Amino acid sequence: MPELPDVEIFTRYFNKTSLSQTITSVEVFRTRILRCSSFKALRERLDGSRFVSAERYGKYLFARIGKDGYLVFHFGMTGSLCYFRGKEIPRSTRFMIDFVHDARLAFVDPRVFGKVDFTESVQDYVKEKRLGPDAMNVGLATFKSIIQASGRPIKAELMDQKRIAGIGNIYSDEILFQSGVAPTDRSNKLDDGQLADIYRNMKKVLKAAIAKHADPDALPKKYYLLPHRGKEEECPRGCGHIKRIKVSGRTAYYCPACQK
DNA sequence: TTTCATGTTCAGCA
DNA sequence: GTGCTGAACATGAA
Repeated sequence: MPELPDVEIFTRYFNKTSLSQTITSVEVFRTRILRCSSFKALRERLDGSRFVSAERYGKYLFARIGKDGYLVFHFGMTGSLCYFRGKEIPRSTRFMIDFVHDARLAFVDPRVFGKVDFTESVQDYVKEKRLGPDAMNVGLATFKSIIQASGRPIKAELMDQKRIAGIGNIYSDEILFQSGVAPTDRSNKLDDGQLADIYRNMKKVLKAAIAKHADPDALPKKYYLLPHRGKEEECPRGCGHIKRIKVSGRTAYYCPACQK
């Protein structure tokens, strides 16, 4: 799941459920997901403190701890959050925060590719990870100059977090489908009109996905590729069948007829 | 049983 | 430095 729209939903969920409650303890069930060096230090930061807000950058969620620093979540391939009360801990919980009044926030991640980290500053963290501008905030001129600077396939470029942050395999397919651009097209060969189309559709697709609670299958089947992705079905535009290829190591779905 | 998967990172190579 | 490929990570679904 976790591309920009999913993480946006998690962030809203976090803000709705997990702010302003005193943290009573922190548990790690799989140390592999901890990226920061010291769990002890992290626990000391969290214990007795509260979250005051959460924000998203790319595929990362930053939860502000009191006045001091952020707990950072990256959801890997299968990460999610689950706020609940009581003793029944969700299956595949890897990290958990206990609040007062029996409330808990579980970081659930079957495949354990997710990460939990700590940082003093979102800006520094973004810099350290060398993330590009967030896909929902980047301006057209910046977007164009980033994409034009590379000769890689446009799909690889869109998915590269160091160029534009937030887009993954699923949504890059949809953005390119909406734009009528083949995933293998070289970034620096795209003309201004195509770049503007991709930019506009990037915003449109991400916004639509967020509105649908980051459920790709909930997007209208008539206009979107994603509900048909994974099955070699007819293109929703009726111009042929959807094809599956590899682009820079990832499976790409596209319609050869309408994505030139 | 085998294959594949929404992500990241790194080694090896041209 | 660029950019590609494949592997590794760990688990579950088809």
